[in-house]
Amino acid sequence: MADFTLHDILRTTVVKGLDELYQAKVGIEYIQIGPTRKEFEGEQTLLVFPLVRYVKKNPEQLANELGAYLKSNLDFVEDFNAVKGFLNLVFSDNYWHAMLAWMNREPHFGFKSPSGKKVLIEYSSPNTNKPLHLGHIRNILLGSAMVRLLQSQGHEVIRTQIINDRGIAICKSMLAWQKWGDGETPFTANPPMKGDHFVGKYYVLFDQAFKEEYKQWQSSEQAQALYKQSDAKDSDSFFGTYKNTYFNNYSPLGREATEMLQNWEKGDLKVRALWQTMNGWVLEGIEKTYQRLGASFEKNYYESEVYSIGKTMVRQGIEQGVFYTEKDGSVWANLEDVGMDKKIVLRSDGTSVYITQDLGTAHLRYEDFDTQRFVYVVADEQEYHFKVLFELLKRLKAPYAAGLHHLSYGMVELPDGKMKSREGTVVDADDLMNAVVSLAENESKDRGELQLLPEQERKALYEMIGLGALKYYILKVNAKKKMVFNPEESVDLQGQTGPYIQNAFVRIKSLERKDSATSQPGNSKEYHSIKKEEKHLLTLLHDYPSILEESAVEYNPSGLAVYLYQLAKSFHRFYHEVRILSAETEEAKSFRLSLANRVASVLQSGMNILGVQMPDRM
RNA sequence: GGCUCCGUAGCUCAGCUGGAUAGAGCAACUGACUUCUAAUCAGUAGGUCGCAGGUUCGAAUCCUGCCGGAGUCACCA
Repeated sequence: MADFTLHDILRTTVVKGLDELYQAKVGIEYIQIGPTRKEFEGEQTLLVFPLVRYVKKNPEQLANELGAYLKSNLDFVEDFNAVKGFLNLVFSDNYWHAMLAWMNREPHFGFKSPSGKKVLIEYSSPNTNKPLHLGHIRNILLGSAMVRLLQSQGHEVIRTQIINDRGIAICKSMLAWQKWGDGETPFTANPPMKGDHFVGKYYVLFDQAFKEEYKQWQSSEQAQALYKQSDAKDSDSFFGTYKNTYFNNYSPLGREATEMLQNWEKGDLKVRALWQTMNGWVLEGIEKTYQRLGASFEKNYYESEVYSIGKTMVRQGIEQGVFYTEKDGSVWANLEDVGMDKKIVLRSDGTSVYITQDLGTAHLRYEDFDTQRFVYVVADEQEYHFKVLFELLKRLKAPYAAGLHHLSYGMVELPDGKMKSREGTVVDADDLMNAVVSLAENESKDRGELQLLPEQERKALYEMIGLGALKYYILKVNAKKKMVFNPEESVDLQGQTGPYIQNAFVRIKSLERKDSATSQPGNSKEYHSIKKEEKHLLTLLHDYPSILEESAVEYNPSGLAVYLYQLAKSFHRFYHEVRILSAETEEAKSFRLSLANRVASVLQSGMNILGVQMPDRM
């Protein structure tokens, strides 16, 4: 038993047993083994039902005979019991000692050696006209957790983001700043602001001014005439949907913003200079938010640099017959044969659309990093877009076409519905983080021990606890499902939360601090009355490598998050059930400390993958 | 309307490659701190797993239909 591929050993032995006992050739894939339910005695359970059709016996009889075979052929199977078609196996103490020793030997338990594979991941993808919000937080936490999960599987991971730094939105902020900013900067503002919030303020100012302008226009003769010509039910529904048309065709503010965008496209020096400055402010602010969330990137792609690429690919695609040209000059792909619609890839004026840009960026990344595998962390509202994108890349015979994956996550909603910037219900990322950290601080006030720490350490601790709560709250939900974000629950520190898991770790660290002062350790292998709680912990620890693998393969950090909670919960119970430092014997104490140390190590390793830091005390 | 996803306890979520009596947390109620950190633990209560069929020894899990919700189907990004 060099490594603990427990299930493999059991399954091959069952296959051998079926052959020896009954001359039945059964494929190993039919052997099902899982953890034993806690009501029954045993650690692992073999399901006998699927086997009865190969061996003409009733399930219970077969279970008993297989149990006897396993007991005499595997030294670690100490006993068994059969209930209906369930064969419960009891393992010997030697087994548990060997398992603990094995885990102690592994320096990077759960992590795989280098795979030689490269994966590129894109996440976050902010706009430069306003600060990050709750939706970005989910994206960033998922993305950065996936980075570390993929690394745990031995892959080299390249972290990228595409920064949406051009377009009408940033022009709105720029225009508002020009009109009403009076030369103010994030640093001269009173009080000074983070750059992203500063620019966001002007975006909001623009929107307010535009709304006001639109409202006044609605009572004009021109507006009323347009309304009467339409077949809208009432003026509210008409003007509700007419806003964009108004912006493009009638609004003075809209015209100014559009002109600014055109000047930007032409490369007007003054516009470009302002754009550089304001983008710089935003990106500096966003960078601070990233640091707090534990995200970083080694390569940024700027939309302003890539928005027009992809055209070459389209031209080649036309030659390959992937795309066709319409009479007006626009270029399309017809995907109707695979159940999708026709998709435009070049406008009639020859300019790129969103998907053309993505075609180009994919190719650019391939050239930059020579990687075959791309992961896009983008909300599920863009599922169709990525289906189309991947289909197009496949048709263009991109060498990386088979390695594309859209990590599609559900939108974040608030208990009373969606976040709408128009209604001011957007939850700002920085505000949210500040709120959870100050709540952690309040909750910590009563804890006398912490008040003795230097102020700086206390602050760091509140940060770990508050952000730990927030990050875990978001990551414990299955990525692909939409989630309801309840601000009150997100700052809970009890129950299935980040701090609960941190607390298990803290307890272990405290034990270790207290122990280091005392006697030399007993021989843990001489401990011979291993308890149910201890076996449960060992079984959970044993699962860690496969949990990491599964979470990585399924692009689902919540699998890991839920597992870590179970491990912490199991430890808390163990902690209450048995004495550790004052154990019955030195052997028991040594065993338990060693076990606790493994638990701490896995908790820390797993939580770090989720981007949560673990404090030594709390 | 087409396609995709979702529907599990009052709320938020696990479980879904079919397996034993469907699990947690929050909220409610009861109990455990002179004890290794009570940000903890033990317990009570709470369920037609949206509905109806089907496949199977066995279905929350697979298939079909229906009901309810979300997303998407732009010369927006």
